Amino acid sequence: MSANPIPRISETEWEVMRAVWAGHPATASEIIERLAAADPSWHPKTAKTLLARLVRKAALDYEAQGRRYVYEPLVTERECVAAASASFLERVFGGALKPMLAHFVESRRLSRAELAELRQLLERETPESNRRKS
Amino acid sequence: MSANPIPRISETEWEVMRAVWAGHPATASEIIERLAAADPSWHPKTAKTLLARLVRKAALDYEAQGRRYVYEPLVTERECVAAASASFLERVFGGALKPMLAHFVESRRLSRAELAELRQLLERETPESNRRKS
DNA sequence: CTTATACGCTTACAATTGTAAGCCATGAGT
DNA sequence: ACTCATGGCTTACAATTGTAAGCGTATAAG
Repeated sequence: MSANPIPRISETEWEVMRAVWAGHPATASEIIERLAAADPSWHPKTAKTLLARLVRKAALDYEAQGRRYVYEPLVTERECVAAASASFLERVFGGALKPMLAHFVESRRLSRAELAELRQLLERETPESNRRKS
Repeated sequence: MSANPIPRISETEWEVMRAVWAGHPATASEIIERLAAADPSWHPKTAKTLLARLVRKAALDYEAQGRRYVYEPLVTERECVAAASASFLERVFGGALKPMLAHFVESRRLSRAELAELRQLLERETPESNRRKS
């Protein structure tokens, strides 16, 4: 599955993919329910069209069970997150990680617990950084 | 300028905007040079079309000096970065800041200096966090 | 003066994207 | 059996997007 090239996924298609990743295999109606739960303006026809397009893009696959399709991702959320993140970083911050992180940290008031966890994360990174030097 | 709604800026348009923000006012040929310096596959015609579209979108404005147009952004980089960042966070991480930050920190080996600066940034955030509690 | 270059506008085209109806077949309920 | 609901495919349309040529005009260079 990791050998698949990551297809380009549009913003609305992301919503559909996230609904599938939230639990799969999943039928169209299950996916539509999840989408509608998050945003009631979703129309089932639209969702089905996007599902079909994502299949054509090789982001999803399905197995027909009777006349019901059961969808399954062909690309992991992790892979797509990585691709989208890299693209976003390059496009909006010219690839500069530090200003991007600073932007997010400053733009939102993080709770003390969140800050503590991030600090922990940064601490965890330091030994690796050292290891690379040796 | 902050009263302007932030137009939707496509990925390629972002490149053009970044070239303008890099120094403005700027003529089309200056912008084209900057774009080509970053990526030689840019075609001047394409750049000019995108400039015209960004003008129509109210992201840019221009002043004609002779037959040369001198472009100026109508929206700040900061505003557009904020809008794109919020949209990205919502789309790819469902609005969850912590996993997003974790993703970026883990996906790239930050230097010790970078880590230290981020830690500093987090320290800087703590007093505000406390202030909110009182 | 002639030719080449530069300038922006108009035009064009294909692909992508978001939206959703129409159609036919199947399944469920009465 | 009939009717209605459900399922996915096909079709449709408009807007957006990336790409760039064509055109007329002005300016610069030889």
